[in-house]
Formats: sequence, structure tokens, C-alpha cells
Amino acid sequence: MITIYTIFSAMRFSHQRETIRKIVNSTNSHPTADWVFSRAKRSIPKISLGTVYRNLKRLEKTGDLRTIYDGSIARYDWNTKPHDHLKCKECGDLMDVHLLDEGIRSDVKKKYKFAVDDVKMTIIGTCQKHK
Amino acid sequence: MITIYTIFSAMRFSHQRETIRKIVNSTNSHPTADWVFSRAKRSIPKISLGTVYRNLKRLEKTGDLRTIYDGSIARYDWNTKPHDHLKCKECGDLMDVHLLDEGIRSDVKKKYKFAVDDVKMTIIGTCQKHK
DNA sequence: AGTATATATAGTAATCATTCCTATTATTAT
DNA sequence: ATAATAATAGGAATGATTACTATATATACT
Repeated sequence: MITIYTIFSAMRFSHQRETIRKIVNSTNSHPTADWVFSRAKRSIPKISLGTVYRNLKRLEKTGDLRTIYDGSIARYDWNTKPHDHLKCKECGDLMDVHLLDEGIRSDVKKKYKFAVDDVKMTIIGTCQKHK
Repeated sequence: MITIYTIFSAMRFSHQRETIRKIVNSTNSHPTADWVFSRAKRSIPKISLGTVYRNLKRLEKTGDLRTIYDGSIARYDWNTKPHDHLKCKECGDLMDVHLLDEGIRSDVKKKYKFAVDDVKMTIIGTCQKHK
């Protein structure tokens, strides 16, 4: 007797992935994989770092989060809407801001015949805490 | 007899550093350290990768080049004047452009009381080669 | 509810970019 | 030419990320 199952891989529920999603959703601090890992261990002590990376990547693919790079290090952001970042060189904080880049988009399209998907802007400087 | 030399370390000439500087200056391709290394080996076969990294870092400090990050990978750019990048997701090319971000600078300063040092903007999309 | 099948995991090894270490070499002030 | 020390080559160490594999778990079908 032959049983045919679905050929294409479906995404299964996973307790680990849900935990990771919740952790990323719960903070505005743009956490690193390692921070998510240490947080996840509180509720799933045996979770492995590989699982965290695999699921962060998966969640990005499904549009549940976006990856941003702070220098060479990857950080994860639940906010998938277009926005920019202010990075304070004093405290290292990365703050979300929304600057109008619609002008930039159309400008680039006209001037350089470049079809824009995404504008990644990080502004480096000093935040108001350091005066 | 006691001889007193300069206390503070002065930068010495180095054939390797000059070669590295020339290589970075010679291209608009925003090369990686590894690319610079393989180029440098043509004229200095025994040059080591550590020397390349050390000098790229040094040249950044002296303002001879700037480091940009393409995702998590460091690339080096001889153009130290403020400018932005268009990254084509089809061919991976990184193109220099100058978009007016003066408005953004003053906007950020007013709205968020954030002292701006540098605006890092990369626009992801598709360049005119792919139509 | 029970079983079959495949996806997801934990744990660990491997990879890749980058930095660090150290004995030797090269630059430069004298 | 010499002394002092900055810079190098070569290799080891690090840190983030990915790959591998045997086991555990979710789920489609009975």
C-alpha cells in the first residue's frame, strides 16, 4: 500500500520558534542572536544557538522580522515597516526613527534608473543623553 | 651615554601600506580585504593577510579610506567624502551616488536632538543592467 | 488513539572573516 | 653605520555564523 504525503515542505509549529518570535517582538533593543539565545534559555534551557539562528533566518524569510547590520554584527528587528536608525556612538544605542525617504526613492529612480526595494539608512552621532 | 628618541610612535613608511593604499585608490569596486590581499600579492608575494587588515584599519584612521559594510562583510572605499550607495541585488554591484542628505541631518537634529556625524545610506534594488 | 513520515531540534564540528601573537625584518633618527 | 623600535610574515586564536547528524516532535492519515 502506498501513501502519498505532501511533496512540498510545510512549516511546522515549533515551540522554539514561537519563543524566539515573542522575544524579538518584546524588545526595541534590536537584539543580537546571542542575546535572543540567552533569553530563550530562560524558558527552554536546552535550546541551542543553531536553533536560534535557523529560526531568526526563517522568521526573516516569512516577513516576521528584519535583519539589520550594526557594523559587521547582525541584529534583529520586529519592525518590518520602512524605517531608519539613529546609532549613538557614545552608548551604542540604536533607535528607530522614520525619516521621509520617499523623495530619495523617486530621485534615485529618475537619476540612476534604479528600481528601489529598500532604503537602509543609519545615522551615526550622539544622542541627547550625552550633553 | 643615554640617547633619547621620540617617545610617541610615529608612523613609518612601509612599502606594503603604500601598495595597499594604491590598490584601494585604483578601483571603484569597494573591494574586500581578501580582494586587496590577492591584488597585493602580485607585487609583494610574501605579504600576509594580517598586514592587509592592519593597514586598511590604519588607513581608515588617517582618513585615507573609509570602511563600509555590505551586510556583514567589510568593504573599503577610497572616497571619504559623504556619499551613499546603490546596491544591486542582481549583480551585487555597489555604486557610489550623492543624494542630498542635508535635509535629513537638520531634520534629525531638530526632531530628535541628535548630533549627526555621519549618514550611512544604502539603497537596495535593481540597476539598469537588468531590464 | 496509533502509526508513518518528515520537519525541527540539540549538540557539536566546521567555516569564514578578522584579530592577536611573536620572532624577524626594515625604517629612520642620530 | 648603529641603535631603537615600528612593521612584517606566518601562524594561532577568536567570534559569529553555518553545516552536520542522530534523536525528538509535529502532523497527516488511518
